[in-house]
Amino acid sequence: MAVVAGIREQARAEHTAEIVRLARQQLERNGAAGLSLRAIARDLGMASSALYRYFASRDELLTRLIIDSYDRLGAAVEHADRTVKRRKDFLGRWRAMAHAIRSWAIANPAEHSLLFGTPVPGYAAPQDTIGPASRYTLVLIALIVEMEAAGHTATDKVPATLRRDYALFRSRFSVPASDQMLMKGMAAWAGVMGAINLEVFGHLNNVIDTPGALFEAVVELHGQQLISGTSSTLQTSKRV
Amino acid sequence: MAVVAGIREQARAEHTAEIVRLARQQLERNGAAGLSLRAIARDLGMASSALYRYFASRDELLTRLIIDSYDRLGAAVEHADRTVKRRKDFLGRWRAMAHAIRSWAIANPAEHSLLFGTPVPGYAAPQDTIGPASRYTLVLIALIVEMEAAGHTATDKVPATLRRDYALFRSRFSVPASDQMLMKGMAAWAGVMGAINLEVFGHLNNVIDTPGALFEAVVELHGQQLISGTSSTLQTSKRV
DNA sequence: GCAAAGCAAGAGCACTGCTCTCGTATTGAC
DNA sequence: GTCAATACGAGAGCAGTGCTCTTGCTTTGC
Repeated sequence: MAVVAGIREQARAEHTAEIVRLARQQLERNGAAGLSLRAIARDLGMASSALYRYFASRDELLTRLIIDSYDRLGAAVEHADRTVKRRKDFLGRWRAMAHAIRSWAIANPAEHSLLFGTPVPGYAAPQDTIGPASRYTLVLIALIVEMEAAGHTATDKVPATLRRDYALFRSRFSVPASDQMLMKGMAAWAGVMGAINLEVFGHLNNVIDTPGALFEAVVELHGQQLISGTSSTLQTSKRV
Repeated sequence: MAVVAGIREQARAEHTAEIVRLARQQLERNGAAGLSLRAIARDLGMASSALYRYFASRDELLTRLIIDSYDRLGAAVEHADRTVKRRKDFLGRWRAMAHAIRSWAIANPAEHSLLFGTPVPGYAAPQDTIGPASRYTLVLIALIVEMEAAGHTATDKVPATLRRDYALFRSRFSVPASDQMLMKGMAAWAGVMGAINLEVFGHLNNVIDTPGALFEAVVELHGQQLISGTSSTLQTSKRV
């Protein structure tokens, strides 16, 4: 990559960025299914065939959007965690990151659906996505690890199959966390994602009208779960 | 509706059923996005335009598939619950219905995605779907109600907003359950759906390889949550 | 300076949902 | 039984999609 970009190189970068920007705009407006290369080309004042110089296929453009979205979500969750000044306030940090996930989903429903909804059929997530995809989960994992380092333990029984999976998980990602904490953490993850999906996908219509009410309860339940069985003095963070 | 169907009436019923059958086949093979009216017409040896005599639009056909799927899921969950002979074995019933939801999802991933994945953009669930959609949840609600009637209580603090929602919920559906039990029940619902979605949508790839392992843990966690704070003697059902 | 490579445009293919028309077959009323 | 009303299937056609190929032009790098 030259320090002084040639005309072509620079134009290419600008065009690519513009395509992604318009694609994201369409995504927000019409959802992933409504993303049309031809419409982007029209907005861009370009022939539709020219787009294929920048993205080999619609799927490749979608992959780019997915990666970007994972990245934004990850940044949002990281930011929320950093916001909590008292790093030992684990309950507060848990609340902060969980709410960050939901807030991002509510603010960007189409992106959320793209990441956590029905996978595009025939579309296998390429290798490039798994890095960004794990970013927001790393924040959760860090919390678990720090909690355990600070003396939080758990005594729950862990099924044999999960123990095998967790052994692999630990070595694969070098995560020094016990089976028990991993289990609680992932259950909390599942609960939060479940509550958000139910809400965003409309399954709470006519059931729970207050936005985020069920989510709130789920966060508190798992927050208590996470800090329970703990070594005394550590619970803090008043209820909101 | 005449007892003896006319030639036309009978043919219409048969054709409609055949269309739905082929549509479901396509749904299973290619997902909701890959459902093509023209392909169905080809399979049927019919002009594509003729299909519009039976379904006014692709969305209407999709709605039919959604309703059918909700109905099948509901039937599966009901059946699983009925399988548990000791009706006071609430933990066993909880496990049975939760596993029924997951098993159905694993066996019918396309249908599951249709129901619980990204809603089709611009597609508002018509009134006809909300009945069937609630069928599987009614089994869970019945469990909660019966548990409470049998003496299970909970003392968890329920946020004010949820209390309002639950008051409405109770009157809307005549469900005699306390805020506390409703909260625990819905948290369990969110956890189970979350774990299933994570698994079916591929978010556990390279994280937890054993199918259903995280789900299992989530079910047990919420099972314990549901029967905890209980009036003594009722816990039963050995761990699987 | 000039060949090589990058790029935009246009035409075209195969596909989609959906509409309209037109002839035919089945109704239900008389 | 006759006959108008209705339901139906087929075909053509519109507007849209992703994607490919060819054809010129412009920028690049030797």
